[in-house]
Amino acid sequence: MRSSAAESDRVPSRRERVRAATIEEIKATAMRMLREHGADLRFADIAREMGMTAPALYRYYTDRDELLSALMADGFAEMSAQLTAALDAAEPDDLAGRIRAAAVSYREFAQADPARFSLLFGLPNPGFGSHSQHTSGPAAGATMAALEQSLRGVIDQGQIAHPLIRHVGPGWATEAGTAQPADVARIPADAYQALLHFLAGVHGFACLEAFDHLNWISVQARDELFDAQIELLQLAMGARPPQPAAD
Amino acid sequence: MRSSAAESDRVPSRRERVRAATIEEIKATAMRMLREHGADLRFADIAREMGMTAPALYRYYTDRDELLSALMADGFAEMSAQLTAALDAAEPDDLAGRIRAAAVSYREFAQADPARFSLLFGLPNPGFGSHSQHTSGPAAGATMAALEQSLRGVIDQGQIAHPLIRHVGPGWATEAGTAQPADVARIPADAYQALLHFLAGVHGFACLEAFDHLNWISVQARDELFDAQIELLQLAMGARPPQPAAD
DNA sequence: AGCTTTCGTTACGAGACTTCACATTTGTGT
DNA sequence: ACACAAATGTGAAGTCTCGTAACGAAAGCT
Repeated sequence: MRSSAAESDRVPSRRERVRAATIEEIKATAMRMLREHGADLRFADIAREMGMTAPALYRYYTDRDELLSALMADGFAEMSAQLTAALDAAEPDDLAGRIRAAAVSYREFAQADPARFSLLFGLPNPGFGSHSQHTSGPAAGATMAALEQSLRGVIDQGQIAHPLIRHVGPGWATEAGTAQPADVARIPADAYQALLHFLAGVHGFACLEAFDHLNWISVQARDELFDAQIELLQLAMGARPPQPAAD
Repeated sequence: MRSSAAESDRVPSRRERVRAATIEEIKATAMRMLREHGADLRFADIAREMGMTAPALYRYYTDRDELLSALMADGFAEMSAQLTAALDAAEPDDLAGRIRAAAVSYREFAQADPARFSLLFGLPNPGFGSHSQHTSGPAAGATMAALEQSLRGVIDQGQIAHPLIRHVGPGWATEAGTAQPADVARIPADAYQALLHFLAGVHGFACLEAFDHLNWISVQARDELFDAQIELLQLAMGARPPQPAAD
């Protein structure tokens, strides 16, 4: 039975399992260090925290950058999963509700772990080539893909076809048709545009809040402000009828 | 004549001038290093680049964090100055135009120097207490103050009194009255809210773009998208009449 | 000139990264 | 059960950086 593993490595083969567990522990410890001690992740600290010596870590990651890459990949995966889960829990036909769910989930992800959020969406480190790999691929890609796939239902229904602002120039039409990240299946230009307005609005709020630039606003007021921000984005994406100017 | 300097240190006293020049050179070099080599600013590199030895820098900054603090302070000052200048060049009564000017200036600042932008608005470094000092004060403060002061004219005219979304809860009203950063003079709650929606929208776009998360969109399309983003924010702030749903 | 302050250098110790050789554990085949 | 091989961890070593300290040189002041 067990010998069937020799054929193709389907069965994780005990040794691989413990190795995988170690890798998980390394990543978890590294993330904790990242949260506590900031961006200057010390390889020696991770080892010490795990009751090991520093050189042992090189059996698992040849480079510090490689570890960071792994953390980024995990982060993007988890964020995208979280977004997808939040959207799956919402009504498929309720565009406004789905927008809210996505926005809330995005914000929560950033709030829950600013260090990881920064790792994913912060400044790409020059000389750290892996970032651009991730930004072009998993980063905005995974996020956009999660958003797009989760909103696909309403997109296909044409609910999102009329964003509030449609005065985009000629470059956008061709752009929307051609240069979308690979993960994002082709969607109508208007919906594509609306998605990006949404992303900008949510991302901006999430960044400001997670990086402590709104700390002078009370939690309650911040929540209310975010609610208003969501309504604004719902409006921008055409999920609500433009309300009459309440005067 | 010159002895009058002894009274109060009005005259910069040659020695102070050359010291100030050195400090400027240090900061300029540090920023260059920050741009080229990423966030891990090496003290030795700065010195070497300036034809000095590392310990000499400790005559000017007792700590690496102190140097970073100085860079942050400068960055905020320059950003706020840039915003103010852009807004001074716009028509005082043209709210939409002023919003556009502010947005464009904000975006340009981020684009022109992502490293500095990240320094100002990135993740606050734990164990680097100066950040919170700056974020509570100069950071969002300076930016908000520049925005607010520059928009004050139109605010006072009541042009900004009716943002698109006004469904904020009870916490906001009290918040807006009390907890504004010290730099921001008291403004109507609605205008305050509109300002923050604006900030979130522009900041989000600027972050995404500056940190390379929109690199899969062509420059032209990005410009057009940003134009649309501006229009959206103008709408959100009540600078345009809600256009009829163009169907 | 002579003194004081400032500036910069060399010398130094602590700590981190990374490589290397060596020991130890672990799983496997006989 | 024994032995072999691979994987894993350790200690030592070299290079790097930070930050301190002691020392020398230059500039300005009286």
